[in-house]
Amino acid sequence: MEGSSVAGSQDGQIASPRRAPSQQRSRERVERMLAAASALIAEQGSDAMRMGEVAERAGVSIGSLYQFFPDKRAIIWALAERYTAESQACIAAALGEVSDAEGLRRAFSELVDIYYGLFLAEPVMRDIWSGTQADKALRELELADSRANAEFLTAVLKQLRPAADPAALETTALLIWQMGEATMRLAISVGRKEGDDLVAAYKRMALRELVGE
Amino acid sequence: MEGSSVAGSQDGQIASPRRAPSQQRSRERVERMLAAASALIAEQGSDAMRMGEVAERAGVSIGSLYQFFPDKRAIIWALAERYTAESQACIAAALGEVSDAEGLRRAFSELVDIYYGLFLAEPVMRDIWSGTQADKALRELELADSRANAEFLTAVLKQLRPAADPAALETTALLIWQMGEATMRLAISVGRKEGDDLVAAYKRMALRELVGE
DNA sequence: TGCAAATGTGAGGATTACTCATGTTCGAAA
DNA sequence: TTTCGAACATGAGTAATCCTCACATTTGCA
Repeated sequence: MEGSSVAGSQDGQIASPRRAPSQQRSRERVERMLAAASALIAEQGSDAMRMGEVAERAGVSIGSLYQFFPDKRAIIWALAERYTAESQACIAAALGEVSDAEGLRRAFSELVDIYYGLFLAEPVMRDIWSGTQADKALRELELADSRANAEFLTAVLKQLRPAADPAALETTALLIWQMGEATMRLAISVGRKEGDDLVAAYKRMALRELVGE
Repeated sequence: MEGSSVAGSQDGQIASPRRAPSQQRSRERVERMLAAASALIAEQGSDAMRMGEVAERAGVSIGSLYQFFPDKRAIIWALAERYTAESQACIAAALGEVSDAEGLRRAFSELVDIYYGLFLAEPVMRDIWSGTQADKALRELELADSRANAEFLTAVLKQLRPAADPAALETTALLIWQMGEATMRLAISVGRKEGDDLVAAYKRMALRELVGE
């Protein structure tokens, strides 16, 4: 953890750290910069976070900010790294000692709850992983589309299972749809070969849920 | 489809259309603007797409561009709308006449393939729904994290199912993990109540896959 | 033909990420 | 203690880019 939080990105690539704080003084200042950025993200989202405002709130000059973080993404990523480390530890703890199916069931169930709790409790984490970063308005429209698309599925499910709770069917349909989109996004970023496998696996899982075993 | 593609967003809200093209001349120009934007997004991604370049390539002035699209997001969204309409139609066609479980199985399976094909074939669609828009470098780091997190799950699965194909287990673990993150992102945007239901439904589905029925 | 509305223009305003020339402080070697 | 290079700090200025607006032109129509 020694000044390793200055990794940044540039032009689609990860840039080397501009400078690692080696003196006590600068370490404290970098801490203040991160705290300021964190607060601003929590208040307004990372998109609306202005570098000048971060510097001002941290009580440093804009130049100092760029001395340690090569660009805006770097400071956001440095924050993300902290949460990542935190959640990695939590995953390792939950799944580390599983040895049978029942243990997995318990551990996984607990893990999801904890993770969900983290998402709900940490506005910064929420923002970084899913917030304004990707355009709030567009996200809402995407959600509306997903709902519209899922409705076709809902209709079919309601027809096939008239006895089931309609609200539950809607939830299932939306979830399956959203998972499908997530799978395809993932499939694209991992490349064709592995992507095809992922889509096939998704199809299996979704069908199991939709039409039973 | 009559000049309905000028909806845009501003400051987190959907803005009313600036102006709908009513004359033949302007309809053609708007068409050219959209084509130029589409080409640029396909070449460089929507992030790198510059409004000035769109105008230049469409052979219109920057002012004309802003006459019909209130801001940059509006033109991106107008393009997204086209693909949305296209895929909606395709969903309706696939799921419209399903009446039994076997029909659903076939229709859903086919639908996933078509949708996946659309994603693969349309660079613009790919970009808009998952491309540079959300920061390529960050996405790759997220993917690396997801893989790292999924590894814990993979390890457990390999232990519980020593006979299974390791590569398939890795795929399953990555998929389940990614779906979990997608579910939580979704859960956050739909609000607490429905979000809880979605997470619970995800847990059920994931566990079914992980530890069987 | 005349005129109001629709359309078209592009220089320039406004914002904001980021740079750089210059000054200051620190740590340690002499 | 002095000295000196490296680390640290500064903030006015640069560059890039979204978007506006005052004004010119074209179109449809009474």
